[in-house]
Parts: sequence; structure tokens; C-alpha cells
Amino acid sequence: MTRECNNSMLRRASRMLGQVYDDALAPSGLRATQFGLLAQIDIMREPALRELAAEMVMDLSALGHTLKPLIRDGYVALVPDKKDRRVKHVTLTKAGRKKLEQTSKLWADAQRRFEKTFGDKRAADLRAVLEELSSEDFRKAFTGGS
Amino acid sequence: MTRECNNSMLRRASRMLGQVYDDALAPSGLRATQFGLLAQIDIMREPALRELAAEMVMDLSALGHTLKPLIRDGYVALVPDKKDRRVKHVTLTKAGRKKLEQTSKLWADAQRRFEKTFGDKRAADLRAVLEELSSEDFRKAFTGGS
DNA sequence: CTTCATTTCTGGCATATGCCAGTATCTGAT
DNA sequence: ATCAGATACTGGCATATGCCAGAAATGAAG
Repeated sequence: MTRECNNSMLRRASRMLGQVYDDALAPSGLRATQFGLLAQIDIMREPALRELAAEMVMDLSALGHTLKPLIRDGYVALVPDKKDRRVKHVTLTKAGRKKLEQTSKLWADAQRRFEKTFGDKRAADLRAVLEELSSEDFRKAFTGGS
Repeated sequence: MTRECNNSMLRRASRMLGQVYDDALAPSGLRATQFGLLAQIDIMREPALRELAAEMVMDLSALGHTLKPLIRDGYVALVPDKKDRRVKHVTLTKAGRKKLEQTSKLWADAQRRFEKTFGDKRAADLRAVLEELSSEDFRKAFTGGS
């Protein structure tokens, strides 16, 4: 049954890929998840916690927990919004940007090896499928599926 | 960068799918991961912890931790091997088998909705790709990739 | 301007995972 | 029989995630 379960298979592959990417990034001291978070923050430019969580398809509180180590290590900081005092924006510190840039080299290498092993086109196709599965549209179609 | 990262996209999709499958199984009180574990144990028939961990592509100690709640709730039990006293086998209790069978209905429904939303063939193809990514062969090709 | 619902975070608790350092066995070489 | 090295777990610590119950701030009514 497990091999027929889309969810179980996805998690299994996540564990595997997580391990190899983690190994690849190990010299940086960052986990693959942390690297992904820093990269996303960098792209979004001071997103509110809520916005970042939505983009990551992550629970807001889970995001908060996950950011703790990065804040503690000085890579990320939270800055309150000027207008709405409920909102906090996430930003990379100078150290965070530097760490992100350095780690990017390790990531690029892992990424290259992945594409070489799995195939460039197949990888791109896979990412497109995963993007689709991560979308709100998919959730709605699945949940509200008549 | 994040959308180009195979690992980040895989995790993102995992979070999404985890949420919808968890929701679907919620009435049973089991998480989708726990259900998957029970199903795998059922298939393997009293596997050693090490064997189960390998099949799940999971760290041995992580498996141990993950089993704790299931043991506590009486769905799973560990039985020492007769020959080799280092080895412990994992087995479903009667309650575990019953819970698995009941929950299977909820799982089948979620699975059906997934396939309807995503497409039967696409789902099967995706699972095949995920199986490939979870394989030791892939890890070797990636790691030792010249 | 109060009141109440809504929105955004924070904190506590629980599961999911992994790494590393033991501990108990087992095995093979001497 | 002995002892070094390999194996199979266990436990402690740390990150990854999620749910739920607050607390703080906003916004919409009246």
C-alpha cells in the first residue's frame, strides 16, 4: 500500500533528497531547509511573516519556530511594520546575506549533480509538478473536489 | 532561486500534501506518516527496526522516535529477535491492525481524490519518479557522481 | 468613541527527523 | 577463549512542522 500512497512516497523522497542536499551544504553549517528559507527571504525583500509562510506553504507558527535558530545565529532579524504594529517583517542581516552567498556555491554544486544524475529536463518537469501540487488551486481542487 | 531548487520544491510539496492527507485521516486520530508506517510494517511482517528504517529511507534513531507514540498508544510493539539479541522486530498489535484497516478507508478516499484531481497516470508516473529518487542507486549516483 | 470580529504573532505541546555518543551483542582473527 | 572491529539499538540534543490557545492591534459597526 505504501508504494501506492502519493503522500508516503513524497515524504520518502523528501527524506532522501534532504539528506543528500544537507550533506552537500554541511560545510556551510546551514541545513538545506535553512538555506531555502534564507534564499526565499532574499527574494521577497522583507516579507511579513505571514506572507513568507504562505509562500513557503508553511504554518505561520512553524515558520516562527524554524526562524529561531537563524535569528539566534544572527542571519535573520524581525523588524516591526511601521503602519501595522501586528506585522513583523523578516530580513536578512549582513551576515545572513554573506552566508547565503557563500552557501549558494555549495547549493549550485548539489543542484548540478542532481540535474546530471536525474536529467535536466526531467528535473524541470518534476519541479513544475511539485509547484502545481504546492499551489492553493490544487488544495482547493483536492479539498473541495466534488 | 528557491523555485529552481529541487529539494526546496520537494519539501514544499511535501508540506502541502502532508496537510491534505493529514486532514483526510484526522477522524482516525492517525497522522499520515503514522498511517504510512503502520502500512509498511503490515507489509513487511515483523521487520527488524533496521530493515524498516532502510525501507522507509529513514534514520534508525528517527524511526525509533517516530514509533514511540504508536507504541505508547498500543498500535505497535517491539519484540526481541530469538537468535540475535541486538535485533528488535516491529509488529502490529491487534489494535494496530484494526486501526490500520479502519484508517485505510479514509486513506483510500484521499488517494482517490488525489488521483481525480491530479490524474491517474500522472500520479503513477510521479510515484515512479519518487521511487527512483528514494533509491540507494540514486543516492550513489548523486553522491559518487564523477 | 466603545464593542466585537478579524488579523498577526507568540508560546506551549506534540510529532517528525537526523546526528552523535554510548551500550549491548555478535563475529572473525589469533 | 580473547579481543578488536562491526552491528543494532537507545538516549540526548537540535531542527522541522503543525495545532491550538492566547495577546496585541486593527477595523467595522453602531
